Amino acid sequence: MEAIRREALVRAAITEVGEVGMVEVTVAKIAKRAGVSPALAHHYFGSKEKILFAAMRRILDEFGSSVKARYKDATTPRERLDAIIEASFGPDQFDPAVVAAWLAFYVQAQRKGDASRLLSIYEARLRSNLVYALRQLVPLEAARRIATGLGSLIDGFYLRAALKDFGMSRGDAVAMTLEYLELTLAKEMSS
Amino acid sequence: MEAIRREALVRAAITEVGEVGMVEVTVAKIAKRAGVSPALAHHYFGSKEKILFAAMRRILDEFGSSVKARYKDATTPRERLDAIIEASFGPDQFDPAVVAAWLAFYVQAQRKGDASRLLSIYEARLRSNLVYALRQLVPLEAARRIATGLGSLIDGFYLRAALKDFGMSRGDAVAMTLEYLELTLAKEMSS
DNA sequence: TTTCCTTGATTGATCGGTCAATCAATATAA
DNA sequence: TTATATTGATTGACCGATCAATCAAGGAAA
Repeated sequence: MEAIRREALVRAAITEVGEVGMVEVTVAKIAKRAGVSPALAHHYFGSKEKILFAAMRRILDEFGSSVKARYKDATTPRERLDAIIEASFGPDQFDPAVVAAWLAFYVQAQRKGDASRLLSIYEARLRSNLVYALRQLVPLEAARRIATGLGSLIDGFYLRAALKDFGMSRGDAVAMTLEYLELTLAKEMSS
Repeated sequence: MEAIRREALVRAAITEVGEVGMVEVTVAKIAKRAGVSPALAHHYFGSKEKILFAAMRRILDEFGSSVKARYKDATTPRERLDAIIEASFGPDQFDPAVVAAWLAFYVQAQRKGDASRLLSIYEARLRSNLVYALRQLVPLEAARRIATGLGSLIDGFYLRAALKDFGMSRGDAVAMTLEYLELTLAKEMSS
């Protein structure tokens, strides 16, 4: 029962943050969406902060799993890069509510110690994967630069997805990111 | 006197939002930073929401002015593109507190009617400038695509700047954005 | 005096968090 | 089987704190 309630509360927290934002999210709203009383939310998580932290970790974990799943079939460096990019814009990650929540947590992570640390770990892992794959195609220096560009571009697309002010599909985002990868790779490999 | 107080309060709001974030910013904190009482803040702005809205407009206005100033000397399409990119990463815009506040407002603008509208106007204007300049170099279709990519890349750099988790300077950001511009332009012009 | 500024004090509302009490289900003992 | 005990799940009521917003009164300048 505890597992069910925790799951429901975490899911509700993600949806609620995505819908009303970090500023106006309350324990009462989360609990109501999860179909329980606010007191129960405190009973299982101890504090509002911990509920939100669990929600953030859930989002990062699911993204991590998504990357890992696609990584399985990848053998060449290029396939690994494609896997990461496609995972970044996977249907699960690109769900509006998830993107909105992700961005809210991202911003929140500027200050809070735990959230900041958690985010850093995942970011470092992602960047490490990118650099590792790129490293086999171009010099380390270039690999790092391209990884930064790729990461920023992906974040930028996410930001615009969160703002909803774009007529862009997941496919477009993937295509443009891949184009960036190809162009920068070609430039580095020809020089 | 009113002008002085409004200016001080708007400045204080930007700094405060950049420092403690949108969640924990209070009228009392803003007023204290501006050196006045909370009541005076309400006296001049009417509500907390309006103070924050004025702060957001200030940031957008200053960015707009920055672009406009650099636009003066630009004659060729390429110069216009450079002007926009350089303005985006101008010292004023890249100040950590300003970036943090900008991001906070950006996220906030997902929901609030007024803020959302204000942001849309500025974004449309910026995009229009980009497309207009690009249009003279490549077909409209390509111009729109490149504008989207450029905008997203710039936003992505901003996001990372706000998160501080980057060892990147303004110069690097400008260089990488210009590189993206050149690569995509070259691709479109050669096809 | 009159007109703005400016503030301290206050209010009403909201929210996070706590706690005692209830309920449901299961285990235990007679 | 039946009665009792135990445990975990769940909640409504409540508290303390915070905050936006209001208001009446003080103070300076013209």
